[in-house]
Amino acid sequence: MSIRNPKQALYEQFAIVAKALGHPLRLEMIEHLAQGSRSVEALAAKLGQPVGNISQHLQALRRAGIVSAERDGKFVHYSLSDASVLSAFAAVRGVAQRQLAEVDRIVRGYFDARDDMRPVTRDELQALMRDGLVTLIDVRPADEFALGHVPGAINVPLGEIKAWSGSAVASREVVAYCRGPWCVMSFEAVAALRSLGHSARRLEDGMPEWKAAGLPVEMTDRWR
Amino acid sequence: MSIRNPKQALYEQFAIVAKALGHPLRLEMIEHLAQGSRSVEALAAKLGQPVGNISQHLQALRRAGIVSAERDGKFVHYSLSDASVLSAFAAVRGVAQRQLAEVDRIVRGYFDARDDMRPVTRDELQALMRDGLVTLIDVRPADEFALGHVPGAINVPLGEIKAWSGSAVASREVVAYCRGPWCVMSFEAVAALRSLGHSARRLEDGMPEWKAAGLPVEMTDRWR
DNA sequence: TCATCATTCAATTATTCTGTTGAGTGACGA
DNA sequence: TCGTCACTCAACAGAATAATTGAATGATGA
Repeated sequence: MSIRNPKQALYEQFAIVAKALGHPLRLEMIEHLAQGSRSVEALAAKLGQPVGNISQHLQALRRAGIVSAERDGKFVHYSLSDASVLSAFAAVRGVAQRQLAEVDRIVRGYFDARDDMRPVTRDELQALMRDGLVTLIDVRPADEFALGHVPGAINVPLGEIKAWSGSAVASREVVAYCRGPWCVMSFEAVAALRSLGHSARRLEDGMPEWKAAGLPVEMTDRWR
Repeated sequence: MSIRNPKQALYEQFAIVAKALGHPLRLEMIEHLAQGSRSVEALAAKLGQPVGNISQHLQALRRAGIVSAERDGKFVHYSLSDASVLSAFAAVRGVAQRQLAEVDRIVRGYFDARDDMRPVTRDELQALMRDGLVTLIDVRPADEFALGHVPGAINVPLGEIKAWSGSAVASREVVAYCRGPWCVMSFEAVAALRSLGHSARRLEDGMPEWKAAGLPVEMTDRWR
């Protein structure tokens, strides 16, 4: 092994963190863990991956200090170590969004840009909710909703959008949110609602950002 | 190639950016480019690396949208694409700093923590400079100083610290800064000055952060 | 104590990344 | 026009990373 000066040693440490963020699956894992703690098995099920593979990637994230493990009987629950992980993820997303044309292309290809896709900001949402002007729906699966959601939000998982929209007042605007600013579920929810004749917009980002902003969170369960 | 849904495609784009940050040499390149534009050759010389290797890494950074190239005659000058790159780097450093014990160990091993290593903030420095209470030295090489420095700073490259300290007033506190919050040169400068009987502290971060904060910058040259 | 379950570890193969070398390109000046 | 210079590209060997498999480990409960 070559002799390393402290400068190189520091860069190596920083690179460990960045390298751990440098895999699509690990980023997806981080986005899920940002919703709340998960066991290895639960995370594997969410991502449709073999448990062994997820365990491997969790070790990589743990070595980089990105996630922490906590044993609870037979289960090991993983969670993000620190809110700084979310800002690092957000910063990486920011670079990609500004500099990689491909990101723009994907979003536009997925959600027709000619529609008004201007998202609702958190401040706007709070005002609209206070005045009772909108219906807020959380389109994540029920288990994630249970781990924490925006007060006043109704849980309408993506598959239930159509059924729910029948019972909703069509004239009232709907705001949808999910896991984060690029989570596709809220894009899909807005597209579905619009095709069903509703007025709908996305919240600019998701639950983890809401929580990180220090806003109130309603919770049902701790695990799972 | 497997069919990718938009979610996976987005994660892949984000991973491209993070992966590009995931190599010590590329991080060092980013820190140098944050001081100002550089030709491939100049950057290679700074890092003591073969030109071919640096060119390769620059391509990787360019594919990730982190740096941009601008041809100028025979030379190609590279620079950071966007200020968001610096925040991504800072966010990654933040995670490493909070979560990796090794980072703390390196800093402590390098610079005895029993000394007062509390850094000077930018605001503090501005007040101290306004009142004429401290001498501010920029310990980067002369070429980097020329590309932009804090108004009122004196350029004292690391090798010239000892000679300079003889001519400086020993009773006056010295504040040193260099390339960024973890740039070792200012640590070394402070250590050297203290061993020579001066009172010295580091600025909490370096030139790129000063500039990013919108504070005034003095400049001599554009290139090189 | 044993069987079971959740997770980790070790070993394997396929893939990707690194650094190096040398050839190729584009711009400049003699 | 030719040689030189700065840089890029292609190709290669060696190293690291990824996903898979099956065997260990550690906790639980019968």
